[in-house]
Amino acid sequence: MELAAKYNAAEVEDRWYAYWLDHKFFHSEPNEKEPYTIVIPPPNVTGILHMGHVLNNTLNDVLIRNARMHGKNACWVPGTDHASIATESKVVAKLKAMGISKEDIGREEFLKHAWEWKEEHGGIILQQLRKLGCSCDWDRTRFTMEPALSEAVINTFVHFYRKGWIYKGVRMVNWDPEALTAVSDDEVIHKDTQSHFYHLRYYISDGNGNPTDQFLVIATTRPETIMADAAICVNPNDERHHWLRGKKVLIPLINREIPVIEDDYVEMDFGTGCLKVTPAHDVHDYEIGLRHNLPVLEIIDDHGKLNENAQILVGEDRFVARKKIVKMLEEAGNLVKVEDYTSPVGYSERTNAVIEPKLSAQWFLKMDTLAKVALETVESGRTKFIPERYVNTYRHWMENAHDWCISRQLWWGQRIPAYYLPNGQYVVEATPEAALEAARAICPDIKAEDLRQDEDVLDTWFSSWLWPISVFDPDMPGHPDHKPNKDLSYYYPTSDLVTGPDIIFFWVARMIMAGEEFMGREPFSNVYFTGIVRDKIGRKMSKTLGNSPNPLDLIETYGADAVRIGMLLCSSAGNDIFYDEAQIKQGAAFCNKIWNSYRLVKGFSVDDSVAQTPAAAAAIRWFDAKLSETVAAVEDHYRKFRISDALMAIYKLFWDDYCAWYLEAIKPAFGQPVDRATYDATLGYFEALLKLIHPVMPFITEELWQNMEDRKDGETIMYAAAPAAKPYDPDTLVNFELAEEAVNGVRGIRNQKNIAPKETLDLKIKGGFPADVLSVIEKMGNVKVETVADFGSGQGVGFMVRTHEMFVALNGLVNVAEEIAKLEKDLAYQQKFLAGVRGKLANERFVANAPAAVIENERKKEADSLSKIESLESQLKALKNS
RNA sequence: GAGGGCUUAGCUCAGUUGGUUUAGAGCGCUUGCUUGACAGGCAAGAGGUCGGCAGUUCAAAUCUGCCAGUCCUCACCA
Repeated sequence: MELAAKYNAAEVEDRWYAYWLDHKFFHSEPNEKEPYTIVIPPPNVTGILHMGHVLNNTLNDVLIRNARMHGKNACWVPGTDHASIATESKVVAKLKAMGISKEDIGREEFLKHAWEWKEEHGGIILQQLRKLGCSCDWDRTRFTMEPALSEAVINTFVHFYRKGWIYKGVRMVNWDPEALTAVSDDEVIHKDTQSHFYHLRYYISDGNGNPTDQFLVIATTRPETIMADAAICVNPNDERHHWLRGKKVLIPLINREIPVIEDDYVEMDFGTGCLKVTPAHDVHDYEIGLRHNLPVLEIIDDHGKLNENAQILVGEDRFVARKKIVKMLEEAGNLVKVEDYTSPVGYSERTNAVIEPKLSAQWFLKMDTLAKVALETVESGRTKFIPERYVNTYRHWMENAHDWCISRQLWWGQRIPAYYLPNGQYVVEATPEAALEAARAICPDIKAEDLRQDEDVLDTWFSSWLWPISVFDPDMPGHPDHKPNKDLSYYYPTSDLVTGPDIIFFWVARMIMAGEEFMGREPFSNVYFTGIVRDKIGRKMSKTLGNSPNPLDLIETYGADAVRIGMLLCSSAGNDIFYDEAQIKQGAAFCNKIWNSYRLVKGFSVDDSVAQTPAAAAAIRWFDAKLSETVAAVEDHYRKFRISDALMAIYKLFWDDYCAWYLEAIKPAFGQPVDRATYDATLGYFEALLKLIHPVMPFITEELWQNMEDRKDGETIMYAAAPAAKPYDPDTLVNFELAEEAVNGVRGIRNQKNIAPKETLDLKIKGGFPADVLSVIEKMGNVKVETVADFGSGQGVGFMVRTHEMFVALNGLVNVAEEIAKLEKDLAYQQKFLAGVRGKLANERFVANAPAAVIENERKKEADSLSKIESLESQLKALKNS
């Protein structure tokens, strides 16, 4: 087959992906081999591929393909997450555009729309992953809301409820009075907002609900909430306010009596040091209320209007009420002063409405035991974090874990299996049938229609924390007494998890908890945290900035291999990635390099009667060792998850060592054939290199590997054994490096003196240089080498390769004054260096304390330096005499 | 405000428990090459007092303290 001068990725990639799929190469079933398992961090079902996914999934694929080639039974389980908030808001937006609100159509109808949306847009991202070359076991694709996994979630809820770890509690949520829903903390944007600080006078009560002459002053930004006050709070250490102990005060305008309490929460030097405590409408006040057993009185309704409890201004919007009440307070003589004040106020990300803290009943899962166990998993090293520093973050969170609020006021998700009886009692059961039975134990004549299921659904993470278990055996999480099925016993615990540090608590920590709870052991051995993909100048990729490229466009332009390598080139673990298209271009250039080196090798004509040249023999000896050295290094990098280092080692082995040195050294003269032994070795190395590169660049390597020989249908590089490191003689490497340095020296001189590479030069080398690489120097440097005892008196330029002296004869081309100046500069440097080394050696304390090896090294430096100085001096002498 | 991370060449980063580091790589940059695989290429070269100050040590990019800059997580102050 004729090979084009340029590699055409687009033409190649779809073909091989289809081939891999046809032969089910990605599919894994339990067998006698060692498993290597990864579960995908499930992307949102309606999401589309962005650069973060590209990075994450490329890393996953590299690990999976590498494991596969190392003889493991590799299984990468793909799937998607139902992402309740994100998906529901998309569906709500779609319906809104059609003039429909979800309340109008009701839960059942809404869910129909949501499933339609999921069928239409769901899984696009999984298709996109195929373009990237991901070798996921598509037969195992899962969705967190598919029936079996939903059942697992419900069973899990029942499991923890029976254990007494799930309870119903009241919590302050972020209420959006426009959208009429609670929103998560992440969806609240705090903005500094201009407002006022109102100083209000509260009179001390005489004990009968009548004001005395005494008063205190509080400062508030929300005067419209005074009717919900439950106490006035001061700091116990604040002597200014000790006289208030045991007193009661009267709320202005409505004259309700409330106590004065003391709590450390109050800052003495902020405001007046007196805080009005409004448990129903402020998070901190709610907590103070809990500590002091204060009553909770709500005066603001779901729409942000004052209700009956307020007694005054009933029905007014909270902001209108604020204006009006200020006036009323002023008229009543309770307003002391008004200050301008800027404070952070929470706004809803979606409606931009000011968030109203609101109490509501939520379901919680106790974290104490789960967190303790999960912390131990990581501290003991059964699960390792890469980079390790994330253990600190993890520990800090686990030691301060709050109970997990698992209910969400949404419809898209697993509905909480709590069923309320008409009398307000409730039962928790996996199915409505079981619930009815349980309810009858309480109320014998109750009917199914009397039971009302909880309206809320479960937090999405309450399903994704089961992912490493439920994808293999959905029955397992709800029934921890059951024996794991064949898949789960084989694939669990999974090997590595690749994810972003932003979900270390949401997801990673909770998977560890669930793993320990249901399987009694960690869900994965290693967690590799990637960084965040940013643009060239460090901004996060975002739709609004428009700085995020579409990965599919990049794949189309440069090829998936180029995109993969481009992302890996700049990604060390845990560091943010500064994405630059130039790196992908570099990846494309690498593809082209591989392609063209193959064209060269394939273009050789082979002649069995031709003898191998000494240079080719030397190059083969060297490359054999070099390959082993690099394979060992690459394996070490992989073991330590230094993926970009592994890639760079391979990149340099291919480009610098194989192409720039090896191929040039064995390349026959123009028009000449190559001998059989050299040709076979060269193709063998090429194949080894393809295998080494394959995990990173699956497509081009398959294309060339298939082209190398007439492969049978069903053969693939995917399952070829990775090259193994063999023992080698380090001297082989050192000797070739000496030759390289000698050639570099000659090339440097050519450059300086403007001598064409074609012009053959004479190179004199003083004795002791390894003889087996001289032929390489001759070929690569285009020189005639002569080993001599003395350079004699000819004109030329000398240089040193480590401790070996070399001399290029150059008649008539040497500028004596220039050479002398250069040599003198070198000499001065060497003398200074020598003085440094000798200073160290003359230091008694150094000689007394340093290890012998270090001292030995300093002596070697001294000797090397001395020999260089000697050489420089003799060259100078020769030049000056010429 | 609390905690954590980072700071090494123009850019992005290595530097593996202080001594073969006389600090490296890739990209970029400069110079020279229509060298018959590749100009998406070849060759050579310049470029860093390892953020600052102080300390520990015979020895510090590496350990300690303080300072500066930067980023992240959490909390956001009535």
